[in-house]
Amino acid sequence: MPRIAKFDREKALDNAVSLFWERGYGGASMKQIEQALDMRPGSLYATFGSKDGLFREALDVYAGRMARSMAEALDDAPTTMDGIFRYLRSVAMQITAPDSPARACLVVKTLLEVTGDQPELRTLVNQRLQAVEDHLADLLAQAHARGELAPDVDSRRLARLVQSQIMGLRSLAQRDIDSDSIKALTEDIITALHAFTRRPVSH
Amino acid sequence: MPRIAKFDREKALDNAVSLFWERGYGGASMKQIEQALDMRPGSLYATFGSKDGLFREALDVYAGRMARSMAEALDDAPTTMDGIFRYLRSVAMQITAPDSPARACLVVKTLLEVTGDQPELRTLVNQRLQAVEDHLADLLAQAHARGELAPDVDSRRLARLVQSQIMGLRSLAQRDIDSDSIKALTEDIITALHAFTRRPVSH
DNA sequence: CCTTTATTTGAGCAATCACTCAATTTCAAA
DNA sequence: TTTGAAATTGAGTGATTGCTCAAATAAAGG
Repeated sequence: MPRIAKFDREKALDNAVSLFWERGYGGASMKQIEQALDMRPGSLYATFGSKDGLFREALDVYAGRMARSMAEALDDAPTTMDGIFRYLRSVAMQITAPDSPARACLVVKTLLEVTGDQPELRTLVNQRLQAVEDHLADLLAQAHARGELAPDVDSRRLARLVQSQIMGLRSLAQRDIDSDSIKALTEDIITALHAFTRRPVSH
Repeated sequence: MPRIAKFDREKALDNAVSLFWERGYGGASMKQIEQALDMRPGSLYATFGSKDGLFREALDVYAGRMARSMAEALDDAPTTMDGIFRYLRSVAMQITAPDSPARACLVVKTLLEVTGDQPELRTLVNQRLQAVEDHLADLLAQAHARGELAPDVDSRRLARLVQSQIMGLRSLAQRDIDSDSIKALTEDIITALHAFTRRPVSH
């Protein structure tokens, strides 16, 4: 009996991700959202509740993409550390693609944008970043157990270092800078991280 | 004959830096600016021209502080690389201070906030970051000439790596995270950067 | 004490903000 | 074809945005 929803929820969310990623939460107005999703305010609010609700769902989609991309890099890698380095290179590939809405990470953009008067959004972003840290810490603990890391390495500390590397890489990439420099930077980051991998024994 | 301006321009700008640093450019409304600077709109616009003009001056003040802080760290350091590491530790000290408006860098926050429809602001921020890169490249070229770096190091590439380290450190520090972890991260970054310093000769 | 002139004030501007809701449209079951 | 209910529309809500400007104020010279 009822009328069936005709619009494509997934596609709408993809467009929301692109817009928020490019312009940030506060920088994207409802007018622009209506245009990007090709939806009128009534439908928007019936579907997503509020701008905040839409942003949360968009953040979910974005985080899912990141997680999938990382899982892929780790899947076909000989060692865990190789997988992490492979992921860093895939990040460099993704952000230098010509149609990327932004080079910086949407989660980090949000982290730097939100203040004390949006406590729920702040908490949400912190949870997402904590989850990434936790996942990296697990991976690095595995790597440590397999002897891929120097014996005295703290996997949780190293996880935060790796996260800071990704943040730094993608934030610097937001500068007006050419792709070659970004790729060189990625290699330098990997070189730097080798300070924590097991070095070939000297004798 | 004329009435003398009574308000303190420097103090007003300091307050503007604090507000913009905490809330970002778009996140700080003129109402909040009026309150923070204790000035009425007429005086504000007579003095700074526009919100944009005020922000530019605030960014100048902020960049000046950063440059001074870096110069201090380099002044009383035995070598250039030691000076850079000393600066990283001083950054960690500053951002873990309890009254810092934000831990992330105002320039980076602005870099991630501004989009294509604020081209002048975007250009300004890029110029500031380019100037920092240039300064770092000079310092690292000095360090290279003094034999502090591995022979095959490209000082400009390394400058961008160092800049990305600062961005990453301060962005990660914006997370809900304790000061000890930030200090540990700083030490890990310094350890990682040692991959590019001249290593003690093996034999 | 006046006059002069720069400074400061704050009510209020048009535009935009996120959002609402009564009216309309659309589709599937009857 | 009729009917019922969900989906969609878009004009319009009050609040807030960055900003203006005529009027009030204050300080130094005459």
